[in-house]
Amino acid sequence: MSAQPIEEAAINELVQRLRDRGWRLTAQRRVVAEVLSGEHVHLTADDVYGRAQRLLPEISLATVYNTLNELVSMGEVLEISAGDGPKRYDPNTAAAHHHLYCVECGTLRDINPEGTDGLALPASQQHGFELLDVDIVFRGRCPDCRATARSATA
Amino acid sequence: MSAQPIEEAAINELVQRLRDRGWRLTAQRRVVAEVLSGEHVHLTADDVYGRAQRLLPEISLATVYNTLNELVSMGEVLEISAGDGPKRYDPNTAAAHHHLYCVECGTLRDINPEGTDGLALPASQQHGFELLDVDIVFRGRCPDCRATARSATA
DNA sequence: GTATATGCAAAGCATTTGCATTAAA
DNA sequence: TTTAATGCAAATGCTTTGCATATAC
Repeated sequence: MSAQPIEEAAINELVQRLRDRGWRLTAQRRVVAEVLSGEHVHLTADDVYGRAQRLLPEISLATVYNTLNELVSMGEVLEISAGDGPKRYDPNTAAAHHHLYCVECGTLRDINPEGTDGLALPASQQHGFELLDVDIVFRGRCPDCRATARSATA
Repeated sequence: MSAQPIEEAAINELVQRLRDRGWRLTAQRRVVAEVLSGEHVHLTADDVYGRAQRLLPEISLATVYNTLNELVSMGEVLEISAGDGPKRYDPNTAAAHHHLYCVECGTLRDINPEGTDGLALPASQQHGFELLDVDIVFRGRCPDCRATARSATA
């Protein structure tokens, strides 16, 4: 079994980009970047902490938060706060996409922007705002939670 | 000057509806309902507390939170958590609408669903979810924050 | 009279911050 | 060597909760 060369390349690319912007490459930051890579990833800070600890036991939660905030303000990671519960971090900044959120368990899924890309705020409703982006969150109940509800009722 | 009869009628209607559902009408609950009525209202729990205190000085923040949560679970008030900061409470549940959010100061504005009502998630992307609703939040900077940024830079 | 809501203060959770120590450049 | 990142623990902000008292019904 070989390592995952594609993933690794993506991480190195990201790390290089950040390095070019004057980022100091520490073991902690590399590990956070590693954990947060891939598609359809929507981890909470605590999730990231847990996975990062497996790779680097001495990493601290504060550092995870600091690093996540840096990645967010550098535009490398998206911060999503849908409904209650902790924020989730989404590394998929390249492809515009929206989310499907389970109101029961908080799970998030990416969805393609199909059919939503024509969506724009009419000038008459901009109220003088400088528009930056649109968040579209479809809310519902995921298959797991539907199944649980069904068996609980039975 | 007379009182606002329209507002008052709306509150009484709401209160009656809740009473019918077995709600005990206390001074505190009435005051929260009063404070939260009207259009384009997006108060935080603390805002509600402040205004409620003016009408009923002995009300407590805990009661405000309890009452807000009850109103939300009864479907009389919408809970909006856009971005950082505290949740906001929106009594406008009758007319479907979306929001314009200032990423700088957290201000929210209602916008009509014009042009967004055709928005639906294609079946191919529902991933087995039972869909409940869609939240659309346009993010940007409000006129006030744009002005502040301009004068700070100048 | 009885069940339920209130107020208070304490606890909870997610997140941030201050500061001495450590490590990248 | 210098400057910045780390870890820890304490602090913060928002929200919830437990329990004795007060109140609507």
